[in-house]
Amino acid sequence: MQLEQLLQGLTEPQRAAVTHADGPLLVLAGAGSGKTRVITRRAAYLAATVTSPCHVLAITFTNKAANEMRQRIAALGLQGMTVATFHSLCARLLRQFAGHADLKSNFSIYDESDRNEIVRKAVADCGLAIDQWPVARVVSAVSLAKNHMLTPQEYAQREAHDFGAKTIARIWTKYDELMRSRNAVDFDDLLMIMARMLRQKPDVRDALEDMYRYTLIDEYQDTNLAQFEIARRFCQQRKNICATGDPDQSIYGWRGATISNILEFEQHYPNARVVKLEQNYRSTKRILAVASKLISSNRLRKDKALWTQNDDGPPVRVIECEDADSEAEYVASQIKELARQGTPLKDIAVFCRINALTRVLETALRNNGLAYQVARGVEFYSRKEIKDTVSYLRVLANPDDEVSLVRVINTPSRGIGQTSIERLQDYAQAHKLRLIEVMRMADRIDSLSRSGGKIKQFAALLDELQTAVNNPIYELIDKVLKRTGLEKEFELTSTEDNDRVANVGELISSAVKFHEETPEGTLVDFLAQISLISDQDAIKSESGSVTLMTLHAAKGLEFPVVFMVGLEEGVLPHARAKDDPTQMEEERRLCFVGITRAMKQLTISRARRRQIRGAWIPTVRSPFLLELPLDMIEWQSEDAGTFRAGRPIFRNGKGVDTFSRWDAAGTGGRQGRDDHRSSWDRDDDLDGDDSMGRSFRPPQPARTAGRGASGEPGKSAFGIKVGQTVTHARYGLGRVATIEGTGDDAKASVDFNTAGKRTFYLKFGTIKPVR
DNA sequence: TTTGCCGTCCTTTTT
DNA sequence: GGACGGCAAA
Repeated sequence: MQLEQLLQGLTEPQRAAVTHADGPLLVLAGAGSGKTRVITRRAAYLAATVTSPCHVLAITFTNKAANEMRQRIAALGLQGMTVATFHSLCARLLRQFAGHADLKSNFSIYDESDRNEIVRKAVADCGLAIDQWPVARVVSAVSLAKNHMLTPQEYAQREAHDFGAKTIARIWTKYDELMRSRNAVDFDDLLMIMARMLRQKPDVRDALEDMYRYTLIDEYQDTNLAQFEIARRFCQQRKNICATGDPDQSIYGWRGATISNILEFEQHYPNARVVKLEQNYRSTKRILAVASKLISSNRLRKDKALWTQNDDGPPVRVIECEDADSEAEYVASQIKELARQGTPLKDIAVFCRINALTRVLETALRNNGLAYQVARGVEFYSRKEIKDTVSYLRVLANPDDEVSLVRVINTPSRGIGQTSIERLQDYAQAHKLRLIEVMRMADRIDSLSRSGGKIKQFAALLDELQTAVNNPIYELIDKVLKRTGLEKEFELTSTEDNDRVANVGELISSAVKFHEETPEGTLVDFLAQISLISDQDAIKSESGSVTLMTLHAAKGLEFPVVFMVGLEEGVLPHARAKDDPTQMEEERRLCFVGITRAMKQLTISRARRRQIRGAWIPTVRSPFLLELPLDMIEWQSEDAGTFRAGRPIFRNGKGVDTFSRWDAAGTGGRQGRDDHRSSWDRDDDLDGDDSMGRSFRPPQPARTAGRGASGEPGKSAFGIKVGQTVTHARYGLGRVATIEGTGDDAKASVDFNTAGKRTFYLKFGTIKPVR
C-alpha cells in the first residue's frame, strides 16, 4: 500500500493527526471537518508504518460506523484490525475472559424489557412495593451509578444523604444476584465489568495492552466514566491513545457521558498533542453560520471557529406551521417537489427530538407516496414475534437465561400457566436446581400434577433443539419455528399491517447475512450482535427513501437536504431540561448537531399547535429559534394553508411571539425567489400570539362556500376547477372555493367540512379531485 | 388457564 | 393516545 495515498489531499492539521505516532493525541474535530477520514487514515497509517493491523484498536460509536471503517481499511489492503463499539468490544472480551469476571462465556445480554423484568422481581424479592420503588427510578439510579463504576455499597455511602439510596443499593444487590444466576448482563454491566476487570486483573490488562498497542476512540465527548477507564487501562503503559470528538456535540450526558473526559484530556494525559480541525467541508456558509451562532449561546464550551470555503448556499428556512399535521404535510410536499426536481430521496432526512413525532411525518410521507425509512433498529427486535423466536435461541445458547425460558415456556400456548411456572421456580429455588433441570423432571413433582407431563415434554423439545445448536443459525431458527409451533402461530396471527411471517423472515435473512459475513460466528455471537444493534444500524444507505430519525440517531451522519421539525418549547428543548441550565445546553448542542448534519439545504420548522396525549395544545416557539442569525434565514409562516414570508417579531423574548410580513428594510441579504409573495396582499393579521396558550384561536369554520369575491367561476389549474369536490389526505372532503394565480403559482382555497378553509399550491398535488 | 377488558401510568434521547 | 399491568369472567 502506498503511504502517499494515505496522506493525499489532507490539510496540514489533518496530516498532523494522521501521522502522529506515539503518545496521547487529542483531535478536536468540529462538525463536518473530515474527522472520519482522518481517523480511518490514521488507523491505516499506524497499521502500515509503526505497527501491524492486529495491534490497532479503533472504537466507534455505532456498529454502522465500525462497519464502514472496517470496510475502508480492508479496501486499503489491511486485514485484522479490531474495529468495534465499546459495547461490542466488551462483550467479545468478556466472553474471552469470562472466568476472570465471574461469568460464563455464553452469557445473555439483557435488553431494557428483560432488565425491567428482573428489576421488578428484585423489588419484590426485597419485600418492597413496586409502586413505591418504580422500575424507572431504580433503573436510572442504578444505571447512572454503574456508569460511574460504583458498587452498591459505594453508592449507598456516597448518596447517604438520599433517603432512598440504601434501599436502591439493596434492590441493586438483589438485581445483580438475579442477573448472575441467569448468566446475564445488561448494557451497563458490559462496560462496568470490563472496566473493573482491567483494574483488578493486571495480567488480563497486560495481555490486552500488548494486543492493542494503539487505541483510537471516536466520539470521545460521549464517553462515560467506565468507558474512560477502559480506554485508560488499554494504554496505561504506552499512552498510545488517540481521542477524537467535539465537545459541542456531546449529547449523551443523560446516560452518564461526562463531557469533562474530552475537556480535561490534557490533564488526564500530560504531554498530549492537540490537533484542532476547524475547517468544515460539509455545509454551506449559511448553514454553518446558523449553527455557530446558535452554539455560541452555550456558556460551558471551548470557543471554536468553524469556517468553510463552501458556497453561501440558499438561506436556511424557518417555517412556522399552524399545527403538527400541516407541518408534516409541508415537509412532505417540499420533499415531493425536491424529488420532482431530481433530488434522490436518500439524500433527504427529517430529524425530530422525540420518536413520537415520527408518526405524523410517516403518515404525511405515505400519503404523498414518498418512500421513507425510520432509523429504529431496536424496534424490530422488540416485536413480539421476534422476541419470541429470539428467546428460544437464547435459551438454547444459555440455559440459565430464565427470563427467556419463562417467556417461551408457554409460547405458543401449551397449557402451562402462571401458577405452574411459579411452582417450578419455587421448587428450583428450594432445591437449588436450575429451572431447566426441574422442568426435565416435572412429571415427578407432586405440586405440578396436571401440567407436569406437559412441562417435561417441553423440556424434551428444548433438548431436541439443543442438538441443532451448532448448525448454521438460519437452519436453527427454521427448526425452532417448525418444531415449537411458532411458525403456525405466526401464520394464523399475521395481519395485513403486521405480517409476522414476513418479520420472522427478516430475522432469518439477518441470520443468513451473519453466516455469510462471519462463517465461524456462533449462536452466542449472533445473539450478542442483535442485542447490541443501534438505531443507526437500521439505516440502509442504498435504499431510495427519505430517512426519518431522532437527533440522537443523526449523530455522525450527513445529508444534502435536512428538515428539522418540532422547534418548540418542551420538545426541543425538551420539557425535562427546562429548569436546568446544564441540560438546556445539551439540548442546544442537540439542535447544533441537527443543523450541522445538513450539507446544502436546511429547513427548520415548528407547529403552533401539537397533539399531546390526544389533545391539541398550543405551543410556544423554541427559544433556540430566537438565537439564530436573522440575516441568514428566510422565515415563513402558514396562514390557512398558505405560507408567506415575513420576519418574526420578538418582544421581551418570551411572552409575545408574533410575525410580520417582510418590509423593504427586512429583505436585505435574502436570496432566491419567493414563491409566496402573492399572498402578502392579504390583510388579515397573522395570529401568532399563541404563547402560553392565552389567545389561542381554534381553526376557523368555513367562511364562505362557493364563489368567493375573488374567485373566477370556471377557472381551473392542474386539473382542479372552482366548485369541484376534492379530497385531502388529512382534512377529507372539501370544495374548491377559489383558484388564484397561474402556472406553478396557482393555488386553490378549499372549504373543508371539518377543518374550515385552507389554501394549497396546486403544483404539490396535495388535493385530489373526486370523480 | 386463557382471554379480554379496564384502569392507570406515563411520556426524551439509546448502547 | 398508547402501553402495560392487573383483574375478572369464561
